[in-house]
Amino acid sequence: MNYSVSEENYIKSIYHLQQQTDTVTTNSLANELRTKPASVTDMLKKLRTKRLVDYEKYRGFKLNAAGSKIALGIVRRHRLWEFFLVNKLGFEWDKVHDIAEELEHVSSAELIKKLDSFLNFPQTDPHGDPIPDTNGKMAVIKQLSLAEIDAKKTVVVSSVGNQSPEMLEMLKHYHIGIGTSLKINRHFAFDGSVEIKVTQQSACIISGQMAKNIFVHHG
Amino acid sequence: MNYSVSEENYIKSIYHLQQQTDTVTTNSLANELRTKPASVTDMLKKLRTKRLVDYEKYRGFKLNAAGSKIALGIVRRHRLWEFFLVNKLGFEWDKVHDIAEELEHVSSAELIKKLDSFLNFPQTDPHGDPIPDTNGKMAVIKQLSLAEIDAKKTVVVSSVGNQSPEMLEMLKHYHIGIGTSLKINRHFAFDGSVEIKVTQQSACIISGQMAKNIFVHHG
DNA sequence: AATTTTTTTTAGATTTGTCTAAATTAAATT
DNA sequence: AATTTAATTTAGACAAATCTAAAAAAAATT
Ligand SMILES: [Mn+2]
Ligand SMILES: [Mn+2]
Ligand SMILES: [Mn+2]
Ligand SMILES: [Mn+2]
Repeated sequence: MNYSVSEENYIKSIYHLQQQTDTVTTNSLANELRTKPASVTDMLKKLRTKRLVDYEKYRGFKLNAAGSKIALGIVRRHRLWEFFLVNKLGFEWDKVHDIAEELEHVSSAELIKKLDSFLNFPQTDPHGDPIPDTNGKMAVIKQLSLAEIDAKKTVVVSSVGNQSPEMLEMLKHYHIGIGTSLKINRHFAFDGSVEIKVTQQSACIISGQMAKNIFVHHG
Repeated sequence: MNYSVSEENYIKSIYHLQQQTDTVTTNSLANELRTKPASVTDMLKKLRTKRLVDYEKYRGFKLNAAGSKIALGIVRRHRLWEFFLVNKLGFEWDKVHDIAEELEHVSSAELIKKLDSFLNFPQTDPHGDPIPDTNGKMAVIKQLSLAEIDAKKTVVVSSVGNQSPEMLEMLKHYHIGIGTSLKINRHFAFDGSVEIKVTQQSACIISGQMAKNIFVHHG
């Protein structure tokens, strides 16, 4: 079956919201998609008719197995295009989301197959998020944020939680990207700020909010 | 201003039909877009309101300067994507049209600029058609078909007129592509068939219809 | 010039996706 | 437990893009 751009955007947003809370609410989805709750209710009835979501009125909703499979296909296309935009076209990683938001809806399976091969089968996108394979299988990467790791440890940035342009702009300002190696000097109890030392840069302090959104693995 | 996918498809089709006949008819556009004449009339009123076409009812229509500029932008995107699909992703040249038909509507100017640069500023697409530049300027290539060229001459294929999958499939069968060098043995008066000899292949005969759609320059 | 055929437009309906305002249900507070 | 507040759904409207069938205009034929 083939889905409209609008349906695909809803499906993908439900998928992302489910990562945080198992069942999704009408308001949160409306907020995510910058639309109105009434529109969400309308679309959910349609997605239910197409057997992609479990939904009972007033009870919230979630993707079923079929819906999740569709969602992972869209996520796969989105992340492959993001990789292409950064690693082939030379975009900065904070400029690619909106373009990938359009490209992900181009519906040729052959295109994605050949793109994947052209890109040499990348495992993660420019934000460190894993790329699902053709069958919708995706590596689950254990995520530890800078806020949770003990002082004095040296770690490597593997992904970022908040991917708003504002956050990505800030990371760029600090010269922090995926693969950046840094040492945690200390945590401040007052507001959760963290002092870090990036290799070949002087130590600096990032806010608790930033620390919670920078995920790392041991380097 | 920003145009819908549907508006863009209409604009581009009007542009292409204008290459053959200066003013375009409702039926021909409906046929080109595989839609109904009534739908064409509706859309034309909209395009007129947006000041992209000259149109008076029952009088046919054509793009004005503003409309032509939009059209050339779409043609540019289409042909750049076709080049990408063939030369980077490894698609066959008869498989790329429908995919480019979708990709051409992705609306980031920065994307097309970087794609152009990534592809090394190609001048023609995989079918030999010229790619308009950023300002909508396009090289006019003098087109002579195999049907019009004298026997015994050796020529190089530069583009193809009819780009239906059927035609492209046939060219592939004859091992003829853009850049193929061939010698014209003789023209048959009865039905316009042409005997040709492609380098390193035995001589063969192509129909008059094919001959008229294979454009060449002197090699 | 009158008639027939073809082309084009209009009228009215349909589908998709959206909205506002009102009604309903659920959750939180007193 | 009653009341207030918040979340969700329904009702009804609207814009975009399409369609069918009927009407109107233009072109071709007799
Ligand atoms: Mn999208
Ligand atoms: Mn990403
Ligand atoms: Mn198109
Ligand atoms: Mn082409």
